[in-house]
Amino acid sequence: MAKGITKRSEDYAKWYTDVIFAAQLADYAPVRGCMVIRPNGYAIWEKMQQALDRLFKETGHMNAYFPLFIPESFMKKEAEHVEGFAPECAVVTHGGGKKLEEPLYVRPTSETIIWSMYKNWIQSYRDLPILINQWANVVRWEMRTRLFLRTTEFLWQEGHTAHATAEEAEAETRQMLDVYRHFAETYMAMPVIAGVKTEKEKFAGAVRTYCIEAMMQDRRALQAGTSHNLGQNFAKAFDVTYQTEGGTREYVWATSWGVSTRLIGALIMTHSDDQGLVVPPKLAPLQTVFVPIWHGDDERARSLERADALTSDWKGKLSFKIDERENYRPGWKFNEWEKRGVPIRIEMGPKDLEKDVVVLVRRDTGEKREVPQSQLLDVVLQTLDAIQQSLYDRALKYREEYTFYEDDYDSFKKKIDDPGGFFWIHWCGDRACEDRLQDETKATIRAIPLDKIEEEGRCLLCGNASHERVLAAKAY
RNA sequence: CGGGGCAUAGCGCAGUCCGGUGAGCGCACCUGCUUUGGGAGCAGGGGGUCGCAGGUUCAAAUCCUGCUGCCCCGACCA
Repeated sequence: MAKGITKRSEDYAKWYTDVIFAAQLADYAPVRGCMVIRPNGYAIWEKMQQALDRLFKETGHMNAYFPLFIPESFMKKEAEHVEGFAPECAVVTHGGGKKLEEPLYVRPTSETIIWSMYKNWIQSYRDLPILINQWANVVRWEMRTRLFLRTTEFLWQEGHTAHATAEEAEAETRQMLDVYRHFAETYMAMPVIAGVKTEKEKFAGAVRTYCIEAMMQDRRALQAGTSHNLGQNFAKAFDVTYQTEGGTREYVWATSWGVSTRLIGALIMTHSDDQGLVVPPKLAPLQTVFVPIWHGDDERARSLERADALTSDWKGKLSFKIDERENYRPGWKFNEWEKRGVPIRIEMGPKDLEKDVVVLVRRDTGEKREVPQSQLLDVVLQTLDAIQQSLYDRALKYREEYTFYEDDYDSFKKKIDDPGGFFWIHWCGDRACEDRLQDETKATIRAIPLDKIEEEGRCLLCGNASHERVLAAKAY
């Protein structure tokens, strides 16, 4: 079974790419570090986009589009920002056969070009807030790439908002983090820890970075989304001020937030198994596949006719497909749809036709059950909900099983390698201890949780006083 | 950028050490027949500038020189 997919227990990294190829989500492109997102993979991204886009609009945002190219001088206006991003940027030096007067950076993120425009759009407190989102591609010249998790070019959305007050900007930052948390948990069935990044880990140019962190099946952490409170840093860099109700001039407060096609990698590594992809029903491009089984032409006609009749009122209620291909046998089809992660498979052969039943198979558990044809739609809809819930529960249980409270550094060093996982540790807040942790264990402080774990303790590294626990893990 | 590996049909590989037999094997693909409840069987068929550029030789996938690309492991990162 599952020919061509390496077992997770043998080689997790190999398993990950095997699943991607088996489900035809993506392919390597002829350009180093770049990937082609194939229709099966892009369909998942589209489902994610639909859900997120709706959530953004419900919270008052509108979509817009800004240029791919950013003048070098813009990149250099915010000191931390340029330091963080310039080394990993692609730069265009020639156009139309001529050397450009000023090099153009291919956007690694759009704060600078967007704030150069906000400067023109904002004069008065009446112009605020500006709540814009952009769906775009960005380029970061990473040294090492992995399909979906880190590619030279990737797709994402980036929200960029402008506010009159610090409080409003902070509220927006937190609101969007919450949107991400909701999306991860409800749609991706992926439990996450929401928290604040340390100074070392925060976004280049931000005052504060919030994030959601998820545990993958190899017990490493994956940052699944970020929301930044940018303070007045970009407003100052681009001289964006507004006139208050009282007539004074103030710098504008900013936020930015984003999730990327990395979420597809997160989805794979949260739910999929040694048989291939597993997609939660809410993000599955195809939720149910119907595989009629027949011997001979008469039976084939009868089978297909019944399948059509049974699904006649399904349109608009769920996405489904009747696999009527003649050139593949049922076993081949079962395997094919399993690899592709379709949540429910319905088998209906001559024996079932006689009894007016079908066999319904769950992708997540492999469980098979006979279902009377008269109840099929109800059972399918219920089962889709049950799968969605059960995937979340399973992922949460797994995370909890590998989440530890750890106060002994030697013990930590052992456990971070085997079995690995999430570690709630005490940390004094000092950068030196954070650096040492990473140097000595490869683990990093992923987040200071929003659901605070307040208790007195001693820093795992230096032994100084600590008042709350932080999340440490090895990360992607 | 450091370390390792690979480049021969769409994919995965053998052949290279030791130059010479008609460039082969599995999967995939095409045609036909039989099949169809967990990756079907038989028969026939198509598909290759052996990564690129030089060199040695009567003769190069194979030997020599140079180049290029990709993958994996580390440091950087969504």
